[in-house]
Amino acid sequence: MNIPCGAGRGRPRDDAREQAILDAALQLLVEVGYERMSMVAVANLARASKATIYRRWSSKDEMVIEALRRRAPVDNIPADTGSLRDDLVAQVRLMIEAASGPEGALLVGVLRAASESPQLAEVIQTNMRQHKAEMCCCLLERAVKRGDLPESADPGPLVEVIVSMIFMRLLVTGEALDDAFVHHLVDELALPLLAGRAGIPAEPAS
Amino acid sequence: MNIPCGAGRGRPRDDAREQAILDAALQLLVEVGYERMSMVAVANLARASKATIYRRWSSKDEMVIEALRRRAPVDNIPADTGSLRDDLVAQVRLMIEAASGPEGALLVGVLRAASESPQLAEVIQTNMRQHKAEMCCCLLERAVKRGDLPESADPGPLVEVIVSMIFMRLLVTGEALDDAFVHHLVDELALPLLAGRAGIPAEPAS
Amino acid sequence: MNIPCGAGRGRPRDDAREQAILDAALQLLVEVGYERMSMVAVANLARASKATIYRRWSSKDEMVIEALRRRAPVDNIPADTGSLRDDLVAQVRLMIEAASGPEGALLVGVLRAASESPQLAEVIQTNMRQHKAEMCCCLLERAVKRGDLPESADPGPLVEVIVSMIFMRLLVTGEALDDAFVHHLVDELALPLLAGRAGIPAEPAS
Amino acid sequence: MNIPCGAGRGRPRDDAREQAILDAALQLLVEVGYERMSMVAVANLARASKATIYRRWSSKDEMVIEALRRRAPVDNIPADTGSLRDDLVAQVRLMIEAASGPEGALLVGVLRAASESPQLAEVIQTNMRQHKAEMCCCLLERAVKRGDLPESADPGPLVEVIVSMIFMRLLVTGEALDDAFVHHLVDELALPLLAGRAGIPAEPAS
DNA sequence: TTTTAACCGAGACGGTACGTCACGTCTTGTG
DNA sequence: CACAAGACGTGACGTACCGTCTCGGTTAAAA
Repeated sequence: MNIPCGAGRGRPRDDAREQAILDAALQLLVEVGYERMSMVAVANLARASKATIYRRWSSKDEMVIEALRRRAPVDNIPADTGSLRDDLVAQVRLMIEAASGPEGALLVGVLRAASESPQLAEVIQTNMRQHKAEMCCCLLERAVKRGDLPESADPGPLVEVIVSMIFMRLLVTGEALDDAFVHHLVDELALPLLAGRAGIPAEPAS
Repeated sequence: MNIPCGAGRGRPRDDAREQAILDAALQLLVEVGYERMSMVAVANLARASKATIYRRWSSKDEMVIEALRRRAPVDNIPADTGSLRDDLVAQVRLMIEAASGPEGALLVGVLRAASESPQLAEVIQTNMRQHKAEMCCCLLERAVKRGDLPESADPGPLVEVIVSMIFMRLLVTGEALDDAFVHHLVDELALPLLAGRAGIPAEPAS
Repeated sequence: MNIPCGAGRGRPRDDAREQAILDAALQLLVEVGYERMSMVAVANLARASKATIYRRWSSKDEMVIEALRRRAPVDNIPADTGSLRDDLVAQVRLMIEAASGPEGALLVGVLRAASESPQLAEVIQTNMRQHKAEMCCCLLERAVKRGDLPESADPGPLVEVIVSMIFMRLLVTGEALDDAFVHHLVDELALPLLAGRAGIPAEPAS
Repeated sequence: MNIPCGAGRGRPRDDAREQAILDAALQLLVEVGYERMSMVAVANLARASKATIYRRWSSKDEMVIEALRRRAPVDNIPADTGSLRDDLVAQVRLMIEAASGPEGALLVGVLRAASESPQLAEVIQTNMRQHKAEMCCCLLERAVKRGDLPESADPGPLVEVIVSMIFMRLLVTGEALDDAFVHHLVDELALPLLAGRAGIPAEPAS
């Protein structure tokens, strides 16, 4: 983690270096993965030196975590399709898209770094909170307005399940995140779950 | 991966060495984790030599994968508690227990090795199939007999969700796998899912 | 060294294997040098197996020594040129030729093996004795007959010096064994030496 | 061979490390010989690391060559005994002594490393030049002053022969470098050679 | 003829050294 | 002080070789 120096004596740290380093780290992380990314490579790409890196973060893992945390949150723009199911499909596709680009390659490569520090977890959970908010504010709200769901509908468990399923495939089994998966997820898990929680039968897609 | 020699000429490979090596690997994997486990350490513990290891597997990763695959499947003995919910709670606890012991430490430590080969995925999926079978043959069947579920009940999505949620916490967020989680999983996800899929309202725990 | 089996029971050793192995060893010795010649390579080239080699010689060094010893002695056919100096030049050229072909490459490559066992020394000395005999029986004898040398002329020191000088260049300094060297050797060392030992002035080449 | 970095940027190489490594190498070379000296052993003895060694020399051989070249030249202090023969005996004894101590063990052990690079040759020749100078400036000069030799006396061939004979025994035949050898060398080779080259009869020791 | 012991090719095995590479620290010179 | 450059100690990796051993199969002398 960032180690701020106490007094303002001497030459101040150059924030531009910091950003250049994290950018380089992120780029290499995506390109070659966590293991094959070396600190020297990061330093060279950032036109920095290892000392400048280790002055800020105490290890490769810390730096990677920070790089992940800094990355700009993806704008998920859910569209109103008129039906809850299609809204869900669209949303799940957005999430998969976000996770399949550099983001995913990155996570797959870096996950190891998280197993020993709770900080990557925090990053993921922040992300989940964002999705939860989107589900809540948009999709479910619309469905409630349409009368498809009772007012008690809770996006929490839904997001949990969707995110977990995506991570499962992405990180562990490596199965494809294709349309079949999206429909499976929405029709056989998400909608039944909402239905079961609402106390009403689900209406699978025709 | 194991490279079986074609002809039977020459001194045959000693299966005992193979097993000793994999045992040693598994033990060290659990004790110190993937990163800190060195090939020399494995060789010494197995009273073997590096050459003997590399004759069988072309890299540390390959060996670890094989070690995981060989590990005896855990006997999950689900008990009949008389109620579907309690059966599920018991089953989830068993799965968590299995994943939290050496098994979990091991998976967390080794997951990195899987990100590039589909072989760990296979291991996980085999495990999932086993749980699916248990769910099918025992828990859901009993519930059907009791009349709590229609005959169409499918354990597939249920297992998927449960396993995904456990892996999510274990590998990504690192959250505790405690009783609260078990109840959350069963009451807010598993039962509603079953209910929704069955077309009947769920019965939350009293 | 060769380890003969005691009793005559059982299948007797195949001498052809022995020869094939030594031939292969010699060939590889010349081609790639002592260090880069591996026992497996020798075995493969001889269509033999390592066991068959180690049944006969206890180490790589022993085998190499034997290979050197077995090699057919080179036929040095000194010609009568009518003058002692030209006879010497011819003889030195023959010796250099013998030492510069495979023979030399071989010695350079294998010399290390000799530093720990006195057996290569023996090989070399046998060779020296042969040259000494040639010098004695032919060159010097002719010179004595012509009256160029007194009867007391002794080929011993002469051969010693010539061989030492050749080895020096071959093994240590690596300098070229060209005509300049031959003339230097004969005119500035061999003839003066003979002259000094005979108590008469040398006659350098015109 | 040493690879000097171009610019003066970055932390400069520590010459002390270089010296410590070469010292360690030399010590082990003498103690256990070339083959049994491992790079890790050198590194440990020098309290250095393999990386530090390989940053300077690209292989074990290169390092050994450099170690030999750096070794301080032995001070050969020839004494004036009043007679050319005794001066020669003393000088030859000094050379043998120098070659029989650590120096010799070292050369025997390392000669292999030289067979492929001309650098050890250079070391040897430098040494020979030194001996030549000593012979010239001291021994022969004294003899000329005494009138034992004509002014034309040339130490070149003399040194060549003496050094070659010593190397021959040391490296190839392994024969003892004892007094008998010294007298043989001086009385039967060196003095006759000088006599023959001077055009006067030699005076063997009484 | 049958036994029997040594032979033979192939190649697995334990050991050990090699040369490479990455990490995280330390040491220069320059702003 | 920060910074770029890069040397340094540590320690793992994967490769290669040596000399031993263990297979199945063959071969000739002994019983």
